[in-house]
Amino acid sequence: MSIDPRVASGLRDVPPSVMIPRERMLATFRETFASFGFVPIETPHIERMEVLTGKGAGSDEVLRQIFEVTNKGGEAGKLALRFDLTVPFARFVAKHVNELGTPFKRYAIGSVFRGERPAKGRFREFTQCDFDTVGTESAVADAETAQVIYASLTAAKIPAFTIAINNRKVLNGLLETIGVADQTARVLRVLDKLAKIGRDRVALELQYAEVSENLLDQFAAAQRIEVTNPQLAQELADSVERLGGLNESPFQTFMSREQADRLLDFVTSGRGGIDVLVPVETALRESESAMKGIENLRAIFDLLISAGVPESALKIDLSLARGLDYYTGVVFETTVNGWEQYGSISSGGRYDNLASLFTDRRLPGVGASIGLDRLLALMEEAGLLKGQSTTVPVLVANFPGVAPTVAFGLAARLRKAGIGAEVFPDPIQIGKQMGYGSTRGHKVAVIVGPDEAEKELFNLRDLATRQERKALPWAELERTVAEALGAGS
RNA sequence: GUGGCUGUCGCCUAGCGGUUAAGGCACCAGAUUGUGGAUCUGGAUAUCGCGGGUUCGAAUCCCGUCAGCCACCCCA
Repeated sequence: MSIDPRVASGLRDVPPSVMIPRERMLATFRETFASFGFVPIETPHIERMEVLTGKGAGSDEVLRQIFEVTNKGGEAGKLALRFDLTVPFARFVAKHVNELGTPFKRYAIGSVFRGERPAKGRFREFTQCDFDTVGTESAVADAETAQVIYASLTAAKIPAFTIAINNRKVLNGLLETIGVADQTARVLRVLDKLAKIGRDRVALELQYAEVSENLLDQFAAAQRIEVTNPQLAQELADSVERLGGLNESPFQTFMSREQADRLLDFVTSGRGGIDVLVPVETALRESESAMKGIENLRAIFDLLISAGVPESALKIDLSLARGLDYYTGVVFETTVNGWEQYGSISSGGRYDNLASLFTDRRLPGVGASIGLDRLLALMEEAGLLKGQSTTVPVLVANFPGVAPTVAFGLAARLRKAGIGAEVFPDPIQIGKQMGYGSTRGHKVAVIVGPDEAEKELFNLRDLATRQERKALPWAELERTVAEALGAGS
């Protein structure tokens, strides 16, 4: 009885057709990060539990998603797999900041693990590509973060994408002005869903407490709240029918309809180019926090434009809030145009104090993370990954009746000249060998039959066009092949 | 973690209570013993995700379980 070869939920194997573009993309990111002066570091996949959960005070969500690891005979609950690269980085910085000095810019690429329910583009093990700058509050570092996102995705040949930018301080100022500053965290969480669930729904959730979906539906129907979205209206009606009636409302009011509307008006009008900040600035003139935020956003835009980042790739989005609590300044979120439902492929922001759990030293920072696996899943679905399953452009045929030393020697010469080459291992029918190369994506085949071998000649076959140049001299092998590859690409 | 939908050869799909589970793509062999992706002919591949139940009889109905997807939650 053989063992079932399947993998556990949310985990997957990566075949060469994905792994090859993935490695290429990874190399591109590394190169880009390094070109901005970010240096690589690595931390363990396994951390002590208290590091990840923040002295047992970790959020319920983190505790729910964390993978505990325990060795046989070891004590349970002491170790866990990292669920992001930021917390280990904070620990790293706290431990090494004195040797490293500030500002310190590092990048880290590696697997992280979350016990989430998998869905499209969501996995339980995925690779994050993080880069952060700690020890400075400069808008230069803020802008550079967005610039690196832009440069990385562009270098990786991602089609049109948009980096949405906001500043938490603007939102905080807005909330103060409206008079709901005491509920910042909750409001931001609800606001973050605007793009996904629409204005009607967000208005409801802003007004009323965190109740179950069904109760919220019931309530909306009972209040005959005007619903402009027909799909939402249908959903609400269905829920009430499903529940067979309405119960007494257990809702707690958080803000008035007027407050919610005002908030949403602001946020929805605050989307677009840098110009959307003008009316916002007027309206929030009283708020010192908002003014700081706006100033920061303007500085970032100026810097990005001066660096040649096109305005079309950037947008201000005051509804962008992010779920995580630790961002305190600018926040970024990047989506591929037309693939917004896939969620963010890169996000990040500024935090006042990264390592406060681990050291008394105050370390402000800014950084972002690119979600490699989600990006690749998206590109695969969009048909943007070339069906290539080889890492070399040249296949050297192993001709029946010719000593294998010939093919072996020629391939070695090609490699020495910097041209990747592979020898077919078995002297089988030459047609089969061509098929192997063709389906795997080799560009050309070098073929030496008995006649050619005798005269030290070779044939060069283009596997895509099936054109073959015959009787070329071995002496010019490297040059001929290099030319053929250069012309083909 | 909650609710819902789905699960049939390697891939996509038909069958939706009744004799050998059908087709396409891919794969293998031959037509074609110095040249592949076309065409033709033939072939192999499925205990219908897994386990249990109902029934004379289950891919088909029910329960459980695993996995995927969707909506929450959260997020890359």
